[in-house]
Amino acid sequence: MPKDKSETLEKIIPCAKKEFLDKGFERASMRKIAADANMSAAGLYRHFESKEAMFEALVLPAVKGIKELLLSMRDTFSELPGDIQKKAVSDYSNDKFPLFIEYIYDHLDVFKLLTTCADGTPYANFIHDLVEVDVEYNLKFIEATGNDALASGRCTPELMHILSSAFYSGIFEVVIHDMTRKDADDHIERLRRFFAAGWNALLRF
Amino acid sequence: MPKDKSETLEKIIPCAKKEFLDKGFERASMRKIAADANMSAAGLYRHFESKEAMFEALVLPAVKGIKELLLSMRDTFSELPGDIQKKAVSDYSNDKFPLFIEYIYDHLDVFKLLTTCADGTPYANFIHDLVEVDVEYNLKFIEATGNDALASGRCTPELMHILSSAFYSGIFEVVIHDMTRKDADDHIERLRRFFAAGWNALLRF
Amino acid sequence: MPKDKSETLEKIIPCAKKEFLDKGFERASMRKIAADANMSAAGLYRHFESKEAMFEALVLPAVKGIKELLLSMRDTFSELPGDIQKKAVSDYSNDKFPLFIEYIYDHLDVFKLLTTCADGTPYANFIHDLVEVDVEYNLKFIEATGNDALASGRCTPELMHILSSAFYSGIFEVVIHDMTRKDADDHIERLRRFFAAGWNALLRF
Amino acid sequence: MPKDKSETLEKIIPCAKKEFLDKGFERASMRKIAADANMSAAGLYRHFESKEAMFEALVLPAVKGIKELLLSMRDTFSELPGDIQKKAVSDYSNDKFPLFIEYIYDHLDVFKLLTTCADGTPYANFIHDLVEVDVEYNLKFIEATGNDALASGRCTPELMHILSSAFYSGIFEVVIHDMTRKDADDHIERLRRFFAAGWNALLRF
DNA sequence: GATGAATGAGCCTTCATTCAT
DNA sequence: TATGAATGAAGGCTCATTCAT
Repeated sequence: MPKDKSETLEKIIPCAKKEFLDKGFERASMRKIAADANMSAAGLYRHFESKEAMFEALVLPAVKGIKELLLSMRDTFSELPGDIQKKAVSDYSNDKFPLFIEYIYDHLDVFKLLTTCADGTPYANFIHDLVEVDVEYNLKFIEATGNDALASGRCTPELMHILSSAFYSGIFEVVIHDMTRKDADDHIERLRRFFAAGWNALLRF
Repeated sequence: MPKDKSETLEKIIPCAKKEFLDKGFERASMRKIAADANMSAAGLYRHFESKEAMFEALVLPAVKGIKELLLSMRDTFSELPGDIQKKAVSDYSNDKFPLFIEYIYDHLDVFKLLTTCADGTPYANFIHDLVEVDVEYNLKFIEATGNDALASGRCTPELMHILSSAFYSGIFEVVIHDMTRKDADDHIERLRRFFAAGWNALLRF
Repeated sequence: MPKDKSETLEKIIPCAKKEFLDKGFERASMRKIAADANMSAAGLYRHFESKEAMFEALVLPAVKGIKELLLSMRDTFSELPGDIQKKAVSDYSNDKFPLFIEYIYDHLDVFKLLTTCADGTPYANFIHDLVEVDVEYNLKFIEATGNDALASGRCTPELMHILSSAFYSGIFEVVIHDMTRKDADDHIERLRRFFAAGWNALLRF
Repeated sequence: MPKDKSETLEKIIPCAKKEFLDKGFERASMRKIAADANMSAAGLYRHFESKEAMFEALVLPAVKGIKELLLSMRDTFSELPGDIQKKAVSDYSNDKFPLFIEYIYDHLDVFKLLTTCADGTPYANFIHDLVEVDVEYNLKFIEATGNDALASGRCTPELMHILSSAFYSGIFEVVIHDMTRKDADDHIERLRRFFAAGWNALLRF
């Protein structure tokens, strides 16, 4: 009966994912997950403190991962001289952005969990967390480039929040709609170009 | 014991809204709603056939209303000559759009329900429904103006879906974040301009 | 709104019968009966004190009627001289018995109610009540004819109860199985002959 | 808290029987059964999938058992040569019949459940199921012995149904009235003799 | 490490009934 | 006479979780 803990864990995880994906967090059943994993519901609690903790375990690494990626992406960008940043934005170029997408596709099911099945968990607002990071860096960028959009009132932090929110919602549409990686790349590239045009107009480059 | 039905209804509705807003549809409790409204849970069922029906009653008029508004907005726009449509888009002008926002603000709590508390109901995908209408009309517009974006492959229906989805997510940010009406107008106006720039670039006006 | 009481009552009764027949007493719904009768559930209570009372109203006249019929049937028979009674039994003849069947068929739905839908009411044991009357008279008959079946121990009141119970169960089979009146007459006649043979053997005529 | 399953089960079963016996299936309350068994209502569901399943568990073995007994009883009888069958019937002798009664008395409470408390379950018609088996075999018997009762129209399958129904109703009277085993044997023996007389008359042996 | 049994809280809903109108 | 509103009680059942083994 006693088995290798991590082995059992590996049996649980896909079953948990499947159940959360199928029914969403609230309607997901611990019993069902256990049954799918050929074990008792009680056994689940050796591995996870609670249903919430189980969801979190599934999701947290990717949440952290994508945030770090976003942070590093924006950090390296931040450290460039202002005029190079400016140019890069105008050209909607960011070497690291494909990594971002790649990361999402490497954990596609997890991001689906985050985007469509997290209701009732603290991760229901996952996208907004990303947005906040994003906005923060966009503010830094505007400051670094000495752009007058904020000063002139053409732009505000709230607007930036809205724009970021719109952007990431667009990004995660590819997840929600199960696009192939190739299609996703394509669409996201175009989405970025689209937004670059918007930013160029707003920042008056 | 027996009271005026509509009076009771008016007591129930805010309590129901509050509970759904607090906990989301799934976790909301009929008992709690009843208790808040100083009545028995059974009494609720004189006014609504079920929990689902109650949510629907709260939400359906606004769903219909906003869809109709969107439809009429886009219909009247559709009927303009192609070149005027083109110009209007470039100028990000649409007389009726403020009505759209106004409608949202006239039913702010309902749209919050729809945006953040509808999980587990048929209204969970409310935004996507709007998006679908929007995309349909955007396709018509492209056809009507003879634009080559689709033909050239610069744009696809999927991309349009993503863009629309991004746009409406931006719009409903104002709902989620409880912006004042004035701020909302302002931000949405700018959001529209931002998107207009994107579209102009994509459609190469 | 105020109408003729008896008129309303006549509208209620068939609806009540139908509902009890469909679902049995327990599962029958006052609301449904009211709805079928185009009135409110509360209105029902002007006519009947309770669900039980309603069932009773439907059923009591026929219960009384059939009991009286049975009593009178057996009474007149009782009053005949012993040897004539004896002969009549041997010949399985009883002028009044067809009246019994006729009465049942004149209130067929009610007897169906009594036989198959009375669970949960005091009428669940309707047949046994008849049986008790029957046994009582059979005892009288044995005494009147000076038969030695009881004295000899060949027969006992309990056995007579069992036999009567068997007989009436057979009788009410025709009700349960919706036989036509003609078939019923036929079958019951034969059932009586069958039982007469049994009695003849038991009483050693 | 956790106990031996079968131990608990043995505590539940009499409580369930009692409750069903007291109130009938419909009015019986799972909560009450649980309370009587000193456990939570939820705990019941570890042992039975539903109220229906609980009733069935109580009743099914005996239903199967008695049917098998009836079948085997009639089968062995069926295989005898026609003339021996005929004689056996005339003498109302069947070695196995006492086993039938014994079986009933070994599961007396269960047969009470079946006879008087099964309304609302698929077992409400338990007696009629037995009757159908019985009739089937009686038809075989008539055919095997070349009797002319059916051919002459003196008897019909419907009549046989009624007679069987009457017979078994008589049999189960002993259950309903809690007769002692000894009394039951006695009465049923006499009931059989009574019916044998009837059959002899009907079949004109 | 894993289990099966058990729990307590809660779920939505339905019911017969009452009562002010 | 009849109603619509409201109720209290109860219904069966499911859930995440605990705990003795």
